[in-house]
Amino acid sequence: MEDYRTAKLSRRERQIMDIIYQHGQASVADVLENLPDAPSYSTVRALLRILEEKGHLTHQKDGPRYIYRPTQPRHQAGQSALKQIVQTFFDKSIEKTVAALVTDEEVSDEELNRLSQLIEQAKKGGPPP
Amino acid sequence: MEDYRTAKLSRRERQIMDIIYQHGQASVADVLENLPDAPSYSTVRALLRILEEKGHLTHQKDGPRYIYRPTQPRHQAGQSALKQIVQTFFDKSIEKTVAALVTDEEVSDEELNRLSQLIEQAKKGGPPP
DNA sequence: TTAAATATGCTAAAATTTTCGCATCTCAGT
DNA sequence: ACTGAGATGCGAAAATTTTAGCATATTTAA
Repeated sequence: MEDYRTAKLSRRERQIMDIIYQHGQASVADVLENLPDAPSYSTVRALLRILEEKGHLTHQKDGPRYIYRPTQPRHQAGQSALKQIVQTFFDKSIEKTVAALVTDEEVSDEELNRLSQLIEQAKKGGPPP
Repeated sequence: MEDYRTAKLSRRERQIMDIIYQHGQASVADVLENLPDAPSYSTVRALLRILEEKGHLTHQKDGPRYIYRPTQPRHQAGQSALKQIVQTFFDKSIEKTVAALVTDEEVSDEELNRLSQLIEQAKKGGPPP
């Protein structure tokens, strides 16, 4: 499926998808709590319904309430979203992107070490002859 | 300024901002060419006008036509956008994010080396006693 | 088992977004 | 200077998004 951030989603719809991806899943109340300039309960339900109709969400019953989950797996959606950012702001360069990641944020030494390991692993696993 | 992807921008407005950030600057025609499901010339101009009113863009004359640029610097907008993705899809973990970057894409050995260097540099420059 | 609390289903109005057309201005070449 | 090509300014209709209210169902606690 297409990246939902590129897809034809409205502002509210996207906000809701973000919340649900961040939490993994969410009830109406969860969404409401996290939505900026939160509208009414009814409104959130309407949006969730629409997102479900469009195929971006599914729900299942959890006791008395509905729990919504994304249809597209989180890691996959993350890949797409990341790719888009890399393309838009970092000239499609992974290097520039990583540079931005380790520059701006306060990254601990420990974390930097883990990153080194990560790169090393990629080197080994990466280019097959 | 707030991340324009979080800000109250409509779908079209965001698409246009993305295009302009990707290109650094753009004329109406440039935007039109890159806009998915491109509407009319008039429409694009209207959107650009709105984005300028909202303070996200400025324009300057370049011969007969207007050239639009973002008011927020690219690197800054990139940081914000990236941060949002990290938060939404990668549990705020830079490590997980980098993992996604080097995993999915086909990253050359050369690039991986440059990434290693990058990390090393961050180690040195990072935590001052 | 009844009642209060909490959910959902559905419908429709309000607000915003998206779109385009027409009038006017500017540039380039003749 | 004149004219055709191509840009902009403005305003307003069409379409979509956003919102909320009312009716109904379900759950939980007394």
